[in-house]
Amino acid sequence: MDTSGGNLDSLDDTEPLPELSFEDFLEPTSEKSSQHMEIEALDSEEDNIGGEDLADPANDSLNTPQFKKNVVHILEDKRLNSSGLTVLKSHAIKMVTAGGTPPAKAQVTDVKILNKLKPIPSSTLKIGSTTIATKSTPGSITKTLGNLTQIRTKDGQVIFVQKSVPGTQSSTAVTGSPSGGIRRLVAPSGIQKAVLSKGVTMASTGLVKAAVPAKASTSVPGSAITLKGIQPLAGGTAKASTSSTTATTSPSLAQPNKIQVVRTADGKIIKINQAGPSLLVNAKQGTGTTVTPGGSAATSVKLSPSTGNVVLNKPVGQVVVRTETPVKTATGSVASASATPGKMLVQSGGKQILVSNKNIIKLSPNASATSSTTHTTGGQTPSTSSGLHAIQLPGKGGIQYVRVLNNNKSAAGTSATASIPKTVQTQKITVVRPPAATGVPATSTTTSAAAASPAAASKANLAMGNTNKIVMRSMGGSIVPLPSVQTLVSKRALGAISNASKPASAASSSATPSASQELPRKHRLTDLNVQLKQSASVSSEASDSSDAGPEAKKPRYVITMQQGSQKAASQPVQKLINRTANVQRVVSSSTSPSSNSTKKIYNYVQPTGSNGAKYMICNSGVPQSSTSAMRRGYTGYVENKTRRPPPISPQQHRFKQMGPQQQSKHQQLQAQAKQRIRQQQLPTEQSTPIKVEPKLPTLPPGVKANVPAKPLFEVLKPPATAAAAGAVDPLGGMTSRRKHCNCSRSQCLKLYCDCFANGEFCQDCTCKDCFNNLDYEVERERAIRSCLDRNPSAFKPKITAPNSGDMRLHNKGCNCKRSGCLKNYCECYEAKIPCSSICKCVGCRNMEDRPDVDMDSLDGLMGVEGQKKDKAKNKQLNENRANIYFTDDVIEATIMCMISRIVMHEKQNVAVEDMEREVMEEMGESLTQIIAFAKEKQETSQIDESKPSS
DNA sequence: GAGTTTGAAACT
DNA sequence: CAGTTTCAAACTC
Repeated sequence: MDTSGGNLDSLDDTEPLPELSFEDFLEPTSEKSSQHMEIEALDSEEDNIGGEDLADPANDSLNTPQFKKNVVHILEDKRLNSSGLTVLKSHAIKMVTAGGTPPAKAQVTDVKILNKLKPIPSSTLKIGSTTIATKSTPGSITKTLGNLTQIRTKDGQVIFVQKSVPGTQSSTAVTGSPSGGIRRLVAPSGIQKAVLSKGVTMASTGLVKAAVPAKASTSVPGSAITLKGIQPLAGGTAKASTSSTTATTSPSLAQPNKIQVVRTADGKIIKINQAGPSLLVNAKQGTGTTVTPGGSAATSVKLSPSTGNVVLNKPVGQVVVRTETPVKTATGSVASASATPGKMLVQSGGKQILVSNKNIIKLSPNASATSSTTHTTGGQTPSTSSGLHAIQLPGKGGIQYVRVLNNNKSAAGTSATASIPKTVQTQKITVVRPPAATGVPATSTTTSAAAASPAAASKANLAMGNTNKIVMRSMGGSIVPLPSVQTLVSKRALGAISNASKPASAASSSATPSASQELPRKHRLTDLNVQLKQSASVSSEASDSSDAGPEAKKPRYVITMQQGSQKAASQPVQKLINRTANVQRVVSSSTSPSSNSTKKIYNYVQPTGSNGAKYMICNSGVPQSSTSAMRRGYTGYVENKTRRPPPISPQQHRFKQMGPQQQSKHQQLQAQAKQRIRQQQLPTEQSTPIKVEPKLPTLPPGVKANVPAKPLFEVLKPPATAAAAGAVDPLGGMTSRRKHCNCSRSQCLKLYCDCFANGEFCQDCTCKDCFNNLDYEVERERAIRSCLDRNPSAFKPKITAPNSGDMRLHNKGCNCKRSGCLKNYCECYEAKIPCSSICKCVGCRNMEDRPDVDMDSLDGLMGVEGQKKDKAKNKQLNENRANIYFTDDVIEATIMCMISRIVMHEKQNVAVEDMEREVMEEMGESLTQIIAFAKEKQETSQIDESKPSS
C-alpha cells in the first residue's frame, strides 16, 4: 500500500478537484426492501465495490480514467445490498460534473430527483425535505423568465427553476420517470453557487436541474431526498496539500467554517467541516499521508496506516472526502491498475454515495435508515442529519469507508443491531483508523472506549456535542469495520468478543496485544479439562453464545494481568501458558461497563503437586497456532521438523529445547501465572487485576457471538505490541509463531494462509499484498465469512480428541496420495498423529503402531479400499480386544485391589509416598495378570481354531 | 535460493 | 459431489 500511495500522490495531487454538478435524477425503478441488516448491506456494497462496477452503465464509462464526469447517485430507501448497484436504481440522484475541468469553468449541475420525492409545488422549490424557497416567502420568487422561475432563497441566493418536460432532459435523467417533472434551477451568472438548503452549499455553479417525479403516492415527507450534506467542491484549486486551506477559506463555501482534512495513507483526503451538517464529497486525489487541520479550531488528525482510531471531538458539519483514482488495484496483480477506478461509498442519512473512480459518486439512500431516521426532526433535513454516512474511498489497494453515525445516546459502535440511531439532531463524527504501533493511540483508544463501553461512549458523546460519527475504513491504508458490518460479521464472534471486557483505558492496549498472542493448542487438552461452572447463568450464556457449534462455543481468552499497562501489553500471554496436570475449564462471567455480562471460558492448570496453580488460556474453538499443522488442526506446537520425537509432551519438548535463559524465564512466567491463578481464584474477583479477554481472532472463526460490546475491529485488533514482541516468548518460543506466512497471491485472506487460518493477523510475515491485518479489516471479515460459508468449521481445529482420553484424530482425515503420510505434507503426520480410518490417504504409512512399516509393498497387494478397510478393521479389532480383556469387571477389580491397598496402608499409617508406590505396584500386578490372561486366552483360541481345520 | 512436489483449499 | 485449478508449504537440489 505504501508503494501505491506514493504513486497516487504524484499523479493525483496536482489535479484540480473536479467540480460536481447535479445532472439528473434517476427514476426509481423498484422498491427494494431495506430489511437488510447493516452488515449484509455492507457486504453487498463491499462486494459491489470490490468486484463489479455499479449497475449503472454510466459507471463503467465513468470508471475509465478518461471519463471526466462525476456521477452521483442518491438512492433512497436503499442500501447497497448483495444485489449490487441495482439498488441504486431507485430514488437515485446522479450528479455528473466535469471532473477534470478547472474550477474556473462554469459548472452545470443537473439534479434529478426521483420518485418518492414530494412533488414540488409550483410555488415551492424543495429538494428533499428541504425547502429552498417558497412563494409564500416574501420575495422569494422574484420573477419568471419564460419557463424559468427565479427564486430567491432564504440565504438570499437567486436561482431559477425551470419546469421541463420529461424527455427533454438528458436521456439518463428522464429515463424511468416519465411522469416526473423536471425543474431546472438556473443560477444567474453572478451566482457562483446555489444554496439548496440550509447548511448545504452547492459549490458548483450553473445549471441545476431538478426532476421531480409526479408520483404523489410515493412522496412521503420523509422520503424526500435532501441534497443537504453533499457538496461538490468548487474546485481543483486546492491541491491535496492545501485542501484544508481551501475548505476553510474558500469563500464560495457557504457553511464551512471549520474543516478538518484527513488524509489517509493512501493519499485520500477527508475534510470535515465542523461548522455544518453538510457532507462534502470531493473526488480529488490526495497525496499526503497525513491529515492536516482544516482550520485553526480544527484538530489535526493524522491517519497513517498505523494510525488507530481518530475521534474528532468537535461538532462536524461537513465532511469532504477526496478520493483518488487508484493506481494500483487491491490485488496489485492487475497491470492496468490505472484503468481500474476506485470507488467511494458515501452513506449519508440513509443514503449511500458510491464514488466510482474519483469522479463517480453514488448516493444510495438506506431504506432502513431513511425510515427510521427520517422526519424525526420535523422535516428538517432528516435524511442527512440521520443515518450513517459511509464513505468508501478507493485506495491504492483497496477501499476506504467512512461512516457518519448519528450521535446516539449509546455509542453507535456499540450498537449490535442494525438499527440506526434515530436521533438526528446531534451527530458525532469519528474517524476511526486501525490502531497501529505508531498510530495515534490516544485517539484510537478513545474511539474504542466509546464503542466498548456505554459509559465511555456516553461520555464521549457529551464531549463531542453535536457531532457526527464517522467511522472510516480503508483498504489502502487501514480498514475499520463499519458498525453495521461489525454487527453483521461478528455475530458469531461477538459472544467471545463481547466478552472482552477490557477497561477502556490503557488496559485495552495491553489486552489487545496479548489477545493476539498465540496460544498453542495443547495436546489432548480437552482430556484434562474439567469444566467448572462458576455460575449457572454463566454456563447458560456460554451455551448461548455458541451457535456455531460446540467448538465455536469455546472462545479463546487471554488472561493478562493489569500490571503496568505497557508491561502487560508487551508480555505475551502465552508466557503464562502451562500445560500440565489438571486443566480445568473455568467458565466465568464478568460484567463490563460496556457489555453484557461476559462469559469467559478458559482453562487453568493446577498441578497435583503443591506447587501452586498454573493456568493456561483455553480455547479450543479456534486454531491457536500459526503453524500449518496447527492451521490444519494440529493443536500442538511443532517447533522443529524432527518427527517422531520421544513421546514427551509438546510442552516438555519445547521446554527441553529452551536454553537456560529461556527456561529461567519460563519459570519466572510460571510463577507469574501461578500468582495470577491465585488471584483469579480469589472470591473477590473485582479486586483482581486479572483481566480475561477473548483471544484475539475469536471472531473469525465461526464463532457465533452475541452483540458485540465493542466494534469488531477493536476486538480484532492485532496486538500492537505483538509484532514488536516478536517471536521469542518466555516459553522458549513454544507459543510464538513458528513461522511467518509467505503468501503472495491469496492476500492472506484465504485458508491457504496459516495466519489467516489460525485467525491471526499477519505479523512480521513476508507475505505480499497482505490483507490479513487491521488495515483491511473489511476484507478480512468478508474473507472470514466467505470461508465460513464454505465451511462452517473452517476455523475449527481439525484435530481433536473425540472424547476425553481418546487419541487426537484428524476430524476430516488427510488425503495424501504420494507422501505416504510420512511427510509434513500430511496433516496427520504433521500433527504427529496416526492416520485413521477417516483418512483417504493412499499408501499410508502413518500408522499408529508401525509407522516404520513400508507400506509401499502393500500398495500393490491391496487397493486403496482394501487398505482403508484393513486399517479400520485393525483399529476396530484392537478396540475389541481391549474390550475383551479390559472389561468393566476387570477394571473394577483392579481398582478395588488398589483401594484395598490404600485402606490397608492407611490403617498402618504408612507414609503417603509408600502408599502411592504400593498402589502403583498393585496396578502393575493387575495389569500383568490381565496381560497374562489375555495371552493365555489368545493361545487357547488359536489352538481351538487350528483343531477344526486339522 | 530456485525449482519441484505435495495436498489442502478454492473453484468450476 | 467430483474434477480441476490455485495456492503455499514442504521439500529437493
